[in-house]
Amino acid sequence: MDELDSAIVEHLQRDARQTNRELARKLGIAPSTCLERVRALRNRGVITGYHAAVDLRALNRPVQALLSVQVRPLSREVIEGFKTYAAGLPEVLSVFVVAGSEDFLVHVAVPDVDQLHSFLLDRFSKRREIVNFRSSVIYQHLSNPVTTPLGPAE
Amino acid sequence: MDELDSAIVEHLQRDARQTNRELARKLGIAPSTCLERVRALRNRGVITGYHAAVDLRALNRPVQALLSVQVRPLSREVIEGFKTYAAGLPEVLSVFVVAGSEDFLVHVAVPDVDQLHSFLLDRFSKRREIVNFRSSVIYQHLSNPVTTPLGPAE
DNA sequence: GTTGAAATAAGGCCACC
DNA sequence: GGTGGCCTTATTTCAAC
Repeated sequence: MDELDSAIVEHLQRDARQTNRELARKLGIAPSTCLERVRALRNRGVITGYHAAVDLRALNRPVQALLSVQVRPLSREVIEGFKTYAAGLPEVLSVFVVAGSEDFLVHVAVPDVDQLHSFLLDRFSKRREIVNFRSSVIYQHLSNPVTTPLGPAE
Repeated sequence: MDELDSAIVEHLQRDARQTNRELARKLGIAPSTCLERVRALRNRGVITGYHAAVDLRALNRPVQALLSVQVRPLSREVIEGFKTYAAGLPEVLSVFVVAGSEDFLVHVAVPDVDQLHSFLLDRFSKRREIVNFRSSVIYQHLSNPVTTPLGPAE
């Protein structure tokens, strides 16, 4: 994981579909070298995949929310069960299992606030393990396009 | 945005680097047709980009946390200012601007808990607009690989 | 909007440095 | 580990349906 690897990872996070030749040109190395590096990064598991990003509004899902969920009892079975259940719902973008006063944070995207309400009533309220939940509408969500390595003493 | 478009978007979310020919073959259409559809989805803004996903452990950032932040006064300037500040920090993966008791949720990834502590002290404690914050370590983070369109009455 | 074929460009392998 | 050349394969354009 040297400087060249970091640069490759950064460029591919910005645009995963640029050609190998273009990437090699930007980095000032031969295309075959570049290809070898990229392949090694993939095999070592540094790059885990290539994904298209989509506009949630175009998919009729402009309303986002974060749902804090508390479950009981705090057993492995209950945690795993709810986690798997939530991650499998089509409205759910991602599930955070967290320490602290809440046990889960569930990021959802739905067509409108009515369907957010319906989602909570139909998918959450009926679950017996949920002892408490709270929903926060998301006004805005900014994602950092690139994730770079951090040193021990940044 | 018909069935074919949805199928293309789903496949490209799973693997953005599959060749156009392969994608066309899976969908049972001609490569040129497929290319035209993909280009249209990109131009219409349905597909916003193609990004490589990276393993945070490989980047020496295995410790993740969600930081709830409350700022005051709740003016446009303060909100915008903190949002831009947080999004620009290298430790930050994404920033949620939320309704409810907290104003922001900041998703960070750092090398270890010591650096999480340092981050809070150096980057947050000194900001005058922050009146309260709370940090929750993330035990696990599951992301739904595909985001599909949702109908008005799912 | 979709297709097939032809031209252009890229990916991938191998011998060499 | 990096490079340059050759062959294979894919992307892209375009005329026709």
